[in-house]
Amino acid sequence: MSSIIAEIFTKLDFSDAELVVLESKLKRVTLQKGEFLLQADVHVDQLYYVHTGCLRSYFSDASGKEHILQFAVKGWWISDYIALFGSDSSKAVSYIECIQDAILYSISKHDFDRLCQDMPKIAYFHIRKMEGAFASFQNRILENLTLTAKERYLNFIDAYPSIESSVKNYHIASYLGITTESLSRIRKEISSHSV
Amino acid sequence: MSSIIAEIFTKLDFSDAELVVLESKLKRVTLQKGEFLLQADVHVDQLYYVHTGCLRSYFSDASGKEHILQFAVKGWWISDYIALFGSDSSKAVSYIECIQDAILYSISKHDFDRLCQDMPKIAYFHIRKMEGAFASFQNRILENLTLTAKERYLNFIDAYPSIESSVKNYHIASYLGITTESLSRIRKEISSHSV
DNA sequence: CGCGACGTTGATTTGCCTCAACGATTGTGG
DNA sequence: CCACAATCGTTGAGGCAAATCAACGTCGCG
Repeated sequence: MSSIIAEIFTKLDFSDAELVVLESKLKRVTLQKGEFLLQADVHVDQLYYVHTGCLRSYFSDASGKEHILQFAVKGWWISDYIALFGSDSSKAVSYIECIQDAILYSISKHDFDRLCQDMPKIAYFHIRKMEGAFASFQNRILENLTLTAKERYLNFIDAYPSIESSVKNYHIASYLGITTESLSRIRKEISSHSV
Repeated sequence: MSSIIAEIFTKLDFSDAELVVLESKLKRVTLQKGEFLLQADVHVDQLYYVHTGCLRSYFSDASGKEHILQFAVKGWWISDYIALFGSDSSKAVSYIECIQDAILYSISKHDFDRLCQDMPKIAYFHIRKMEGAFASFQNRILENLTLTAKERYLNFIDAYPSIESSVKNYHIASYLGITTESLSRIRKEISSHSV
């Protein structure tokens, strides 16, 4: 199993003793398409690393409409970060659904915090990851504020071609904050231009 | 000056030797209303802690319209995180303007990284801060996806009363991603309801 | 084959924008 | 201390992007 440690903590070297500790904290989780990793209102205390497959996290608003926060494919971490990192509560506000059969590795927030304290390497690794994600989030907010739906779609298929090809259009629409009908019209417009 | 260390790194205790190191890395910066801390395309390598005053970071789009990413008041950190934490470049994509006379303390990203490596307390502190900010950003994305302009405005004045009272309405509009005219109409509607 | 899931298309509505004009408030120089 | 300009907020008219509502193709699969 230590090969998965090498995959998750890319470029970090560990002693045998450290590997034992790390492996003891990680749990393998398999999910099939359609299964849920998390539902709104449940207690959240785990982080999940995606080894294979694809998941989506989404929020269901007052009128029942779904809004996708994040897709996760190989190499990504996913959880309900508002519950896990926020100060208000640890109840999930979102759902996480498997949209392609997946193998995940989970670790509890509590264990992860301990690893960060006991192994500086892990702390720096986490800081790097968080900083990168931070920049990405700023970017997404910026795009939501400045770009039209069409531009956001073009950016999306450019930035995440691997996701675009593996999820349904209505999921992409939901991620972009538009309806499937609007996305359909945008796609039509784009294809007619490029002929 | 060590009182400012206590303010910035809330609840952390340091030895005298550590205080000397920390103080040597922090630079005091004073800004007057209207002055810029950062402009697009300049090289970014500093983080800024806000001791007093108020600043805004904004992005200027192709048509010259401004979009506010963040306000910062006492206790907040501000910088161009896309440039500082992103992988693409270290050139600023945004502007940071002082909108109320301010006293800041700056530290370079490079020095801060060293502090994180040399002093686990700082690393841990940074992780906590990042995680909290992470949750906030998810929340903002969620609000942008799910709420109407009116709801976002109500949330804003609820979540940031201290900011609401110290910035101009057109700044709030820009933060919410709407025009000043729209905000004006929303305010009108709200006040007529509450009479 | 027939059903359900998915995507597309059309008609209409709506929330917010744009452009334009006009009060209210604040600051500054005579 | 007033006059004036600049800044800021409000209001109105018209327009547009995307939502809503509804119907219809198309594809895969039991």
